[in-house]
Amino acid sequence: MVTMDDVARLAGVSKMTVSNVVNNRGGVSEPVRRRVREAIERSGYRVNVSARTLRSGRTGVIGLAVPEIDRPYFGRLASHVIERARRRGFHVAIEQTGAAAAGEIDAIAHARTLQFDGLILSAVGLDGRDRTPPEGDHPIVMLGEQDFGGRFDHIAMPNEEATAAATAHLLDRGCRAVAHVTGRLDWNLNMVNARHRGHLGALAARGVEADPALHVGLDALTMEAGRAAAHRLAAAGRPFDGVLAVTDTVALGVLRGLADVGLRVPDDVRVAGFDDIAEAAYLVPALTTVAPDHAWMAEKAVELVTERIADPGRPTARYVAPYALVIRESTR
Amino acid sequence: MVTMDDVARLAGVSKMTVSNVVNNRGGVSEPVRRRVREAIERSGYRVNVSARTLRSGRTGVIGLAVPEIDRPYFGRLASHVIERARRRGFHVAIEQTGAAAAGEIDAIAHARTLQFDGLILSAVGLDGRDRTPPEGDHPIVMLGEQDFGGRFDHIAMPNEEATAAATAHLLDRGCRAVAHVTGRLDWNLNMVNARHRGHLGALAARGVEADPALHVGLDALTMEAGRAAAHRLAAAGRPFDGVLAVTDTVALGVLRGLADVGLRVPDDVRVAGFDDIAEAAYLVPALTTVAPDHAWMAEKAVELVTERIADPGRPTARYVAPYALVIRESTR
DNA sequence: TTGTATGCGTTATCAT
DNA sequence: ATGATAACGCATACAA
Repeated sequence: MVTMDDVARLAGVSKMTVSNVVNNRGGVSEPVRRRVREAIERSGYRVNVSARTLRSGRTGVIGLAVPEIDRPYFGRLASHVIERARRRGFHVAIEQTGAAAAGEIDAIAHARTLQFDGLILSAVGLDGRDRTPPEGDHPIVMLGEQDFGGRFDHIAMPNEEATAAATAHLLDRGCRAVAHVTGRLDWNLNMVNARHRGHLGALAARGVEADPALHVGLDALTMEAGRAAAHRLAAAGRPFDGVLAVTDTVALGVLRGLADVGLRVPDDVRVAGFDDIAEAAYLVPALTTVAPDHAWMAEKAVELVTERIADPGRPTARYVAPYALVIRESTR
Repeated sequence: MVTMDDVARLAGVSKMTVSNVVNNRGGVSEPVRRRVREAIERSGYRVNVSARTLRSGRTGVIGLAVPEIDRPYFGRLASHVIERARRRGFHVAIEQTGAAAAGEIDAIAHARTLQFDGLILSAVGLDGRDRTPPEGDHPIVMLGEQDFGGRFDHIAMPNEEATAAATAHLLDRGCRAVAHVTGRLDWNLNMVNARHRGHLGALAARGVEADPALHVGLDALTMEAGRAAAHRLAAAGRPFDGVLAVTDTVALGVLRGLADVGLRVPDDVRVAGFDDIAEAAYLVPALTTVAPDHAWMAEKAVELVTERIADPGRPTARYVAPYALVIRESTR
């Protein structure tokens, strides 16, 4: 392995000068700088990141912990985070938490062990109440769903407001009986509860009574569960003419399930989702959905985490992501 | 920061004994071991990975370079690789290459700079001909598409064979004019070429003449391009009753595009794809597709890279992933 | 079984 | 502007 010492010898300078050149620091004359650059080139020298980290205490790595990287929503988010972090000179290491509090606690521990400079945690298991994150001084930015009562920097989703907008839109389109296909409320998952509140609020605002029979609490927020929910709704016999799905992934399953039982969208039933995954625009019918600004969220998360790395004592900040309701065929 | 020295002082032993306990080495009496464990617990000590790495020369990190993490196919692959690597005690750092040779060369350089113990590279830009990977002794496993003539460990896709099977299936279903919606052949992208060969081969085997007008070379393998291709095919006036799409993502766009122009699937046109992305089974109509065994590929890739890390001199290996043709509604 | 000395490659500090 | 020296925290080799 080629070290700074080798380069220094080759260039006829001290290794400190090599270090200064490598890190683009001042105090090196132009001819010497050029000589060192040449020596680096010739020798094929590369900095040893471990040694640098050991000395400086910084790894230049930000952790990104998501439930599962192969869900479209998180893949998109990760892609943006990687890109934004790169612009600021940080590398991103991805952790999968498996959508469980235990996995999220692991991710936090991991972030310390592997000396990530900071961690962006898309938490769905931990919260500010019964399952709280472990104490620690590591820079953590919470992303998305849960609420932590100001203990962390937090980029929140406009869950309640945006869901209300989606439900209001369904009512505008003439729906009278809107089913809500979502997670089970007893999960105490903030995202599920907040979106449900938004749904109920929109109904109440129009004087529509919520029918408990049209509330479907899924065991998992998957395509398969969405499909089964549609089957169940159809089998129950209670008439419905709209479905609000808690995520696009669930909505995709619902669309499929409605097709299974011969219900046409939007003619018989209108459907809306949440997330605006890339596929939403290409489904048949194309899916109406809430589109949070993913790029904005990623940018803000990286900004917050880098700021906290630079100044750990900063007061925590909280932002709510902007969103748009994208109206497509499924609610025409 | 708590170091081994602190723990040693707390437990009343030397730091070497602490090191032995931390690394589960023998030669430590049970009482001492317990005392050290307690001291670690109380002090909140964590090993400093950089220091360990600096000594041992191993980071315990495998790089995974993919074109874009937010494509369903690569998200799924990454998820598997992360899981398999974890089982072997490795951490995975994800790089995005942007589907370009330059990005792939960067990823290789990055892997050296960041001292990944090995790299799994899902190459689409580099190949064994005009754009070759830079020389270097770093353990690299090539995954997927390109062909490198035995210079690297390689997990290949059954591109030609599986595509031939898909085309044969379309013919079996009664298709007489099967369009191939794929990338441009002048990309010289092995994946595109191999799949096209497979398609032509299957036609030839049945004595069907290939109609050049039914070959659509896209500028990008995206949903939007697939949609546009369907529009173009319909507008061209040349009758067709089958579409073989080079990937499921393109197929998704084709399905959408056919719907746009009022063609029904499978009644008017049958459609098949390649990859078996998670959404394929839930589309309306559900998509017939080639399903390579992703878990197997991930497992094999991690196995190969860890073996090469352990024994850099090993001869290179090449495997072809198993696959299945999953028949769904789009070709019923 | 336990302890001591040394070096991994880099950067901060201080000196020249 | 450049160089010498001392850490950073850990693990190897060897001594006790």
